Order: sequence, then structure tokens, then C-alpha cells
Amino acid sequence: MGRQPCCDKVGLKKGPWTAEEDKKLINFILTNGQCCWRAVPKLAGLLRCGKSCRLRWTNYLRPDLKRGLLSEYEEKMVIDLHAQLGNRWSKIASHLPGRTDNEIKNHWNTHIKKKLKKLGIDPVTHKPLSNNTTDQNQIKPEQPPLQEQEQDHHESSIIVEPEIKEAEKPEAEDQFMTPLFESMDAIMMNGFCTDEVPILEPDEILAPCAGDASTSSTATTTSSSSSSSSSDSYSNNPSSKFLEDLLLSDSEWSNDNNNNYYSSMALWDDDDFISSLDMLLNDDYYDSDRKQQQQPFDASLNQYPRMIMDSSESWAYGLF
DNA sequence: AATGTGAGCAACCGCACATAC
DNA sequence: GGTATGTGCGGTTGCTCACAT
Repeated sequence: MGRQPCCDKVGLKKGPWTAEEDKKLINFILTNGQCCWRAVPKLAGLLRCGKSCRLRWTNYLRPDLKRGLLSEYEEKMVIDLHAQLGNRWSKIASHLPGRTDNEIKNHWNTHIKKKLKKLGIDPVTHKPLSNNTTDQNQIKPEQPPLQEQEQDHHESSIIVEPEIKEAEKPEAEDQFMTPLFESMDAIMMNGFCTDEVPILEPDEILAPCAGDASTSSTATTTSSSSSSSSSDSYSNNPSSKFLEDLLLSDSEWSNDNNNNYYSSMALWDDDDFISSLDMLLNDDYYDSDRKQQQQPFDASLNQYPRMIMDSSESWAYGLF
């Protein structure tokens, strides 16, 4: 028996999401948390399939996402993890807070792959390309990476996945620096020019306390000059009022719910959270959406308290 | 200014896995 | 154990933009 499609697709919208759809989805998730994606579109009043909603949320709307190009450090992590895990993008993404598998996959395919080839490194095997294989035409067909060659494509055998305890992460991440990676590191330091973006190291991702708006701004001192302007403008943006209305409008909360809601919301730096969502929901953002894609988001808008996100796994459940 | 081309990215598709019944 | 359902994952597609001609 064939598997049923996730939805009947009849009358469902496809393609890019509109601001209105995003608003509905965000509002719904904030109100109800993540549950039963198949039911989400119906309950949220969206003409999308649940899968599409999930993707939109996890890849784009989630408040704990970092945006912008991967930092040099993150690129190194990706390269090294790829050498160990192959194309298991979700596994790789799980080691990079705030990054999605889709984002990493795209970055790999569009940036890192080319850079590695330029450097004479096979992006699949992570081994040096033979002398004349820098010619694209002579590159051998893609082979599984080192470990891939010894196991089935899917997880039929044990994956040698580095398990990292949260508290040990900074040191543990260094352990990813395999010999291959060390050489890669040297190459990158000398000629591997990552995209010119402010580097945000994981330890720079601060967890601003509620009510301490200054904390979040200090976390972005490494960001480009554009950060302050966008941050300021959004925090004072009248449409923040809109977001408040949005969040409260069609959710008729009991007092208890309201209390829970607001106390949970205080887990974030409210200003940043509201600003970031505001940015997503602001029509101006959508008007210039395509430009924004090319210009990384202000990192300051993405400095949600990762510790909280990580510790509660699904932050939305915590809200309710 | 108009057109062609390539790059980058969001989103879709189909399969696999996990779980409930 | 078999089936149905929900979700996750990786590969691929197609749209948009920037740049070259």
C-alpha cells in the first residue's frame, strides 16, 4: 500500500510565504505551541500543508535562529562535522546553535563546496584532490565520506557521532579538530577567506536577562555598524505595538494563561524578541525581503538565550 | 536600457523512521 | 506483526537578484 501524501494538496497554496501567512503561523505557534503539524494549517487558518508550516517555522520563523552567513568558526565546524558525518545535515546543524539543516546544506552547496574545491580538497571525501582533478570534468563521481563508506546510507549501523555535553561544548568542539581539520585550519587561516561578516563566536551569544536590554546590545559589538541602527529602529518601531496586538488579539487567554504566557516570554529579552518578530512581521521587511536575503540580518536580533532554548528543547512547550 | 547568465536561497518532494493503535 | 499516521531528513527545484555583456 502506498503512503498517503501528507495532505491532499487540493486548494493548498504553494510557493513563498506572505507576511500575512507568517503572522498567522507565528501567532498560532506562540498561542498553542508546536503540536501536530498536520492540524496547524487548519487551526491557524492557513491554506498550507502541515509540512510546509513546519518547514517555514523551523527554517525561518523560529525565534532562536541565527541569521546571516556562517561565521568562520561555524564553517570550520561544518567542514569538520561533514567529514565525520557526511550529508547528515540535521546532525551537523544540531552542533550549531541557531542554524538549520537547510541553511547549512545550502551554505555547503553554494559556498563551502566551491572553496574546498578551489583549495584542492574533495568536498566529499575531504581528501586532497589528485593533481589534475581540480578540473571539474575530471572530478570523480561523488563518493561517500570516510565513514559513509563503511556504513549504509542511513543509520543502519552505529554513527560515530560525537556526543557533547552542553557544559563541555567549548572544549569538546575543539575535539572535532581532526588532523584533517587542522590542516584545513591552516589553509583557511592563510587563504580561506570566509565571507566578510562579523564573526560571532558561540561564547559571544549571550543570554540577556529579561529587562536588561543593554545586555543584548553589548552582545553585538562585533556586528557591523548596521546592527545598531536596525536594532534601535525596531525597538522603537510603532509596529511593535502591532505585534503586541497580534499576540493578544485572537487568543482569548484566561488569566492563568496570560500569566504563564508573560512569565514565559520573560525568558527572552523582550525587546529583542519583539523586535525580531516585528522585523519578520513588518511589511517593510517583506518589501525588501530579497535584499535582506543578501544582507545578513542583524545578529543582535538573534541573540536569544540559547541556554533557555537548549534546556527546554521545545521552547514553545515551555510557554504553555 | 535590455538581455543573458550564474549565484544564492527558500521551499517543495518523496522517502525513511518513529509511534500509536 | 501489520497498518496508519505524524514527523524528520536529504535531495532537488525554481524564483529572485546581481552582475556582465
